[in-house]
Amino acid sequence: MKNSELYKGSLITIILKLLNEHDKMYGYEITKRVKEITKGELQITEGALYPSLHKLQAQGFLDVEVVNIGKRQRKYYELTEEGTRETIKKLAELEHYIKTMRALVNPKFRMA
Amino acid sequence: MKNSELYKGSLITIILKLLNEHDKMYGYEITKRVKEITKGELQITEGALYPSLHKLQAQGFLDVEVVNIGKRQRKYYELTEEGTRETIKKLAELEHYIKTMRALVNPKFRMA
DNA sequence: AATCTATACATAATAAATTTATGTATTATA
DNA sequence: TATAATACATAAATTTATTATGTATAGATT
Repeated sequence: MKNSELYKGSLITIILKLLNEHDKMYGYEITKRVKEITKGELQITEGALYPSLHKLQAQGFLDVEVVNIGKRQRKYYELTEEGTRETIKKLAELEHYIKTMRALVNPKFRMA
Repeated sequence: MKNSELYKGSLITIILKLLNEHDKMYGYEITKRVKEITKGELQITEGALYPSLHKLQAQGFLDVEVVNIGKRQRKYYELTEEGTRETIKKLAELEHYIKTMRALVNPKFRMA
């Protein structure tokens, strides 16, 4: 928590990239992984995560596999081919966003 | 137009930084300047800009001076002292955001 | 002269993303 | 046996921005 508003709009990119790296992950795992990688800086809330996963699935970017761990269930998400293409697109957008913001914020930095 | 969702949450930072650099600007000027600096990449809409300026003013970060140009009016905005402190804070948040996103997106990059 | 574009402000309705709150249930730990 | 962690989920409220609309002046084009 205490995430700056800048993270708004970044969640989809984060989810896609993690799935691109790890092949298969379940929701709760994603929140833990993000917290760990960012040293606690970024906490993904469940209220944001689950709807996003459902949306990505509905868009055809993710496939789901439900696995039972004892009596509890996990939903493993995995990128589809289209999801991989979307990931690449989102990562390019992130790089572009950073470049644009640098141009705006650092006067010495000019857009190509 | 066609701004990626990543820009959501960045508008306040952009406005503050431009005012920090230029001392005094009016709304329409800000939209033009942003479009110019980003080579047309980022178009700030009036529906987003004006409410944001009003909010920053209400928060005590901006002072306004109304100037008549012929029969038309301009509202020049200027950072208050508190606004300058807020700008510094927002710029630090941006740097931190970029670092965090790099850590998430580039596995070779680790958080300090 | 008439029309279009740019300048300059503004707000209202809608949409989208996220936070906060709440709910259910299992499993591990103190 | 109580608490924390795991694991899913949704609903209400909030925030931010988009799209649409409105008013009006000034400059440029036909």
